[in-house]
Amino acid sequence: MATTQEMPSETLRASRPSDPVSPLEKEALKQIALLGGIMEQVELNSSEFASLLATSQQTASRRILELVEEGLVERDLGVRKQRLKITPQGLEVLKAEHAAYQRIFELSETVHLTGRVRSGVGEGQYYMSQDGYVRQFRAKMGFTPYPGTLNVELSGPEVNKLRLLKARPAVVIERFQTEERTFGGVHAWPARISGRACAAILPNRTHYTRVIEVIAPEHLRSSLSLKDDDPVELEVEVRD
Amino acid sequence: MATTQEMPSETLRASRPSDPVSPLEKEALKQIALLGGIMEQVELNSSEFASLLATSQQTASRRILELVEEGLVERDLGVRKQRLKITPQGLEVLKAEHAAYQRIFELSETVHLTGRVRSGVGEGQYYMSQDGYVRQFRAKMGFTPYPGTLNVELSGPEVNKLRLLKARPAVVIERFQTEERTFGGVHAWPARISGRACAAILPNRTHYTRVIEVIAPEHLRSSLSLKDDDPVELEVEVRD
DNA sequence: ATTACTATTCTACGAGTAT
DNA sequence: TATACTCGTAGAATAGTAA
Repeated sequence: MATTQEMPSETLRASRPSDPVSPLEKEALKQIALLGGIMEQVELNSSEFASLLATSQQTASRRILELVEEGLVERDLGVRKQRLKITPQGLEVLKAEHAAYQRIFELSETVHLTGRVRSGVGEGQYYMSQDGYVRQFRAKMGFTPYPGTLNVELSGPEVNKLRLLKARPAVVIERFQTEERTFGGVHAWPARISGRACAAILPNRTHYTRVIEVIAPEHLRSSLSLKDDDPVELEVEVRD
Repeated sequence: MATTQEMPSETLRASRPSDPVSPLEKEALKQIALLGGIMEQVELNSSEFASLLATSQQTASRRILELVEEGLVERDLGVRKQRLKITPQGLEVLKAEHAAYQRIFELSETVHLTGRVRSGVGEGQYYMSQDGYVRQFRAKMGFTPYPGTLNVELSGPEVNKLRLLKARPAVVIERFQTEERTFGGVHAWPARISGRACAAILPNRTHYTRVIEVIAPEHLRSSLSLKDDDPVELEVEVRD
């Protein structure tokens, strides 16, 4: 499980670190929720539950036991039908699942990237000291960049999300020349890192990188106390 | 089997038999989608995929094969990493799942009930001919009810959803008296049945019924060509 | 390096049934 | 009626590798 799920700490329960909930259990939880199990108790015998889950009565029964065992569902075992209600922990599982689907069909145009802090070879500072970049960032991104970049290496599959980014319109930072050399253009997207406004940038025509650079009005490493290999989440804003 | 039919029309649903997609496969689809597999191809080797799914490389590989087999994912098997993209059918699966979670968290203020048409003993016509009811419905629901009700028997677990309904504010139709007898009050909620405006009604203090009655400005049985035991979907509007 | 076959392990399903 | 136990077994997951 590489992705760090949203963890709203409103119900700080004494529950264990919420060991992985299997897809089968999520499906079961979802069915209970669809019947109103978040708001009210739901009367549901194991045979009915079985047909909702397309499985046998025995398996449905066992599934309920699992859910109860994991604290995701509370049960009143009446004489006739059992009554089920989703617990706050169960609700968190559902919310996380819902959030995942919200991201997939996101209306709020954000790409969530997770990666780790890497140290570059200090070029970030050199580049972001160039007046040609500084003036463009100030004009187009609305802040004066701290002279340095935070390198974020995307881990494994996360790299795919760069394709989503590149497909969206970016703020174009133009190439420019000094007396010594030429500095290439970059694409930039407004972003947030741990809540701080920043910009995610990629040099033009970089195709196979797994590193994205972050610039900000402040020195992120110190203001966020970041060390190499620290995990970070980057929320990049994209629009059409 | 693998005939991928392009499906340009949104409304023309995938008429494919679409054998049940298991929760495990849905989870896999979801992970691909989170990496951008709806918009773009996603580079994902089976080991990376395995860790996303918290399973082994072999199982991840097999899962991809299943998804391809079922036409939910398209694959380019390159030399290095395979590239995956979710097909229109796969997208439908994800949309359905998303819709389920949307319902759970009631961003749509609608309770969806499914059931079957039942014939009452003709009391519906008797009641809905009473001026005391007719005038109240006209005033409070905005239409003159056809003299008769459509009985919808909720099947099995659907009955639980009535509890959701009862917990929401309803239009209150008051009890009234004639010279012969007293007619009890009912609760009503605006609703739609096969797109037609109607109202779902429940007598006050009915607790253990599995039948909900539907009234409308028209004779639903004929205008919707409904026979006994026909399945119907009822979308009841609820507000706070 | 990949993917995915075959063989093996073992989980989890469902039949039968106790409660 | 229910739920849920034991237990034999099908099929899913993994190990070991081939390609």
